[in-house]
Amino acid sequence: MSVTLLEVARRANVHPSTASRALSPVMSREVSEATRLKVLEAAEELGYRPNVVARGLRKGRTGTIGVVINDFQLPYNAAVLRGIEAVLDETGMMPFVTESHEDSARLERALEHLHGRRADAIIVTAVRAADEAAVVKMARLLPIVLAVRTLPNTRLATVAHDDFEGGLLAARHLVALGHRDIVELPGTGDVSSFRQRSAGFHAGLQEAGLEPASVVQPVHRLTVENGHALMRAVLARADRPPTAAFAHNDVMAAGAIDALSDAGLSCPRDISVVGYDDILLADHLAPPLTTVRLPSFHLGQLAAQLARTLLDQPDAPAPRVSLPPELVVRASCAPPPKGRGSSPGVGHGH
Amino acid sequence: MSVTLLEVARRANVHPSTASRALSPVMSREVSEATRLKVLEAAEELGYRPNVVARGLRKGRTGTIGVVINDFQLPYNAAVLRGIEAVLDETGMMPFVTESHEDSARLERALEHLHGRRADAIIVTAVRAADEAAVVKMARLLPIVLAVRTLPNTRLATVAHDDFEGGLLAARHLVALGHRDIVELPGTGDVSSFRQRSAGFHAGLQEAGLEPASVVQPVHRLTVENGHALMRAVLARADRPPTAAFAHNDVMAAGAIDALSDAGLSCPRDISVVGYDDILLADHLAPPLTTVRLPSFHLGQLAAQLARTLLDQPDAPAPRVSLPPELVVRASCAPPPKGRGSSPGVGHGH
DNA sequence: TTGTAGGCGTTATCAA
DNA sequence: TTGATAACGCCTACAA
Repeated sequence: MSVTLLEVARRANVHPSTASRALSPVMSREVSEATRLKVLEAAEELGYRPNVVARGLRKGRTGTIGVVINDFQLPYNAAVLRGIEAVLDETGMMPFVTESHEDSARLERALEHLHGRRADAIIVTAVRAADEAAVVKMARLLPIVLAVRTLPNTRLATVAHDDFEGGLLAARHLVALGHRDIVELPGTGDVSSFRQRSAGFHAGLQEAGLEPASVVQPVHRLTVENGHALMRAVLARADRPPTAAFAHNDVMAAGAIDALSDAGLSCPRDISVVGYDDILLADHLAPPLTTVRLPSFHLGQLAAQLARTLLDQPDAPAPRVSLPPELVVRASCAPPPKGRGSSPGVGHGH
Repeated sequence: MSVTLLEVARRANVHPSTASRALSPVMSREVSEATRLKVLEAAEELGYRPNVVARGLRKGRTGTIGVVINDFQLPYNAAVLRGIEAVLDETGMMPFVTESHEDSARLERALEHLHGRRADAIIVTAVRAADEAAVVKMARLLPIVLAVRTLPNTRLATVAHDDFEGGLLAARHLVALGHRDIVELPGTGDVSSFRQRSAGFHAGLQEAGLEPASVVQPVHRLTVENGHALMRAVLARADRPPTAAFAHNDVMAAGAIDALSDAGLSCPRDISVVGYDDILLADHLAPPLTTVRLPSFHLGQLAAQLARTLLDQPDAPAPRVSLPPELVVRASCAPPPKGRGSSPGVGHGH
């Protein structure tokens, strides 16, 4: 098996506890320089790697942060994870990542799993309203940080961004281009971000005295397929199609644009589309996607920093951090076809 | 702190070892039904979660598989991870994922980190030739499975796919369309997959009596930016531009297509582009990308299964699994402009 | 069927 | 400055 501290101690002719001290950055000050070097040399020669599992058992800290994400496949999650990793790296900690697949039972299992492995804290980016009880319960056992999605009724530490503002930006952009028949391709309201995006979007329409051109059933999973299906439903239902659409994420927007092609329509000529997230390659889609940028990497960083803080101050008040969204204008939005909108920039009357 | 087995035992009025047996699926047969139920009930009431860290220390197994990937951001890695997770889930194991960022020092640290945390086995998808010594050394300490990328000179367990065949498919496709001036936008040869893709590509050209139209410096990281830079270099250098390009991954292909637009050229009208991987949204790029599909999810599954097998049979011979690639034809390839190629399908003479 | 005892590798506390 | 000891929580021979 692997080299243990005992073997290092023997080779250096010291007691295991001395070896332990010599190898500990903080305790090594209590050890004579000579023996410290002896131990270090022995450890080096034997290729000693401390057993973090044993250490975790003894110290009650595993140096591990659990992370519950939705789905590795969703591009913005990758950026969140990188942010988390960037911060944890600095202190030799490691993330322990699990997927919940937008499923409450799986999320609960993930939490228990991470607790069972004695993660020091858990970052959850995939929470939905239905998970509140499970998350709050777990929060009594170890620090929990919500990232990206929030639970507004709780007092949990949270790192999110202003989804309301994001929805507002999207709506205003379309209104300013002259659109008056705008639909929303929404995610379900049990996710805080979608609820807020929706609220902001509606507020933006209302400012201009508009209502959604038609309403479709929100979807549970924001996939390419569902984006396609929602847009198909919009086109099938309305007497005449809308001139613009706001999709709750970029992947759905891609699906929606697909559905337009299938119907012989073109984006942005016939229908403009705004996405959300600004995923990698959003600028390489056909057409390059106008979208609201979710500062994923930064959110991940902040979440990890917060988790670390909570470790050392378990009773500190749990902060709520919010970052601003940003509209990224590309080619998927244009003024509406002739005769279908108000003149650009003048759509705000009642 | 958390509920321990001791507390469960006390509440059920049994000895801790009895409680342990009652809760163990395999040992619970040695326990009377009555006490078994008593213990289960006590555990349930207290919300007992076994401490996997302690268990790992005792059993020498942590139920954890380390995974070293390149970069969360690269879309195909997401699929590999999902495959791994899908398999590990069945047995309550968990992946422990780290990034190496195409950096040997980081990869070595990642391996040591995972070993220190006593992962039961490690799956490496990010290996490069320069990492051979570190990986082989680590393989003496715990089972290692190479996935996606291989180390041909070693006897390590491997789950890859046939990159040579993939490169061959790409070249043949372009040749069959009538192209004769074809360039490669390659990754560096220190990664087995890129080396093989390159070899297959050249073999495909050779079949048709062709040579690469021009040669660019392989890149270390296969990013959008590097794809853009390589294509720019190609356009700058050649007397006349090639009519087709084979990029070693989809992300680079996207960058290359960008560079074409910047130069006032169009894909596929002026230059056809073949990518590699078939990432999510590859079919939504502009234009939808013809590419060689890397069976990422399946590779992940097989790697995880292999890792599990190796756990139980540490001395079993290390197999090498290979999956076939598949060419996915979309819109980014077309016959060359008039006067620039052989007639389609007739380019095989010498 | 249940209890006893010992130890997995490490570190904190106490004594020398 | 170093050594001895105990304990973190769990599991498993072995004994009863």
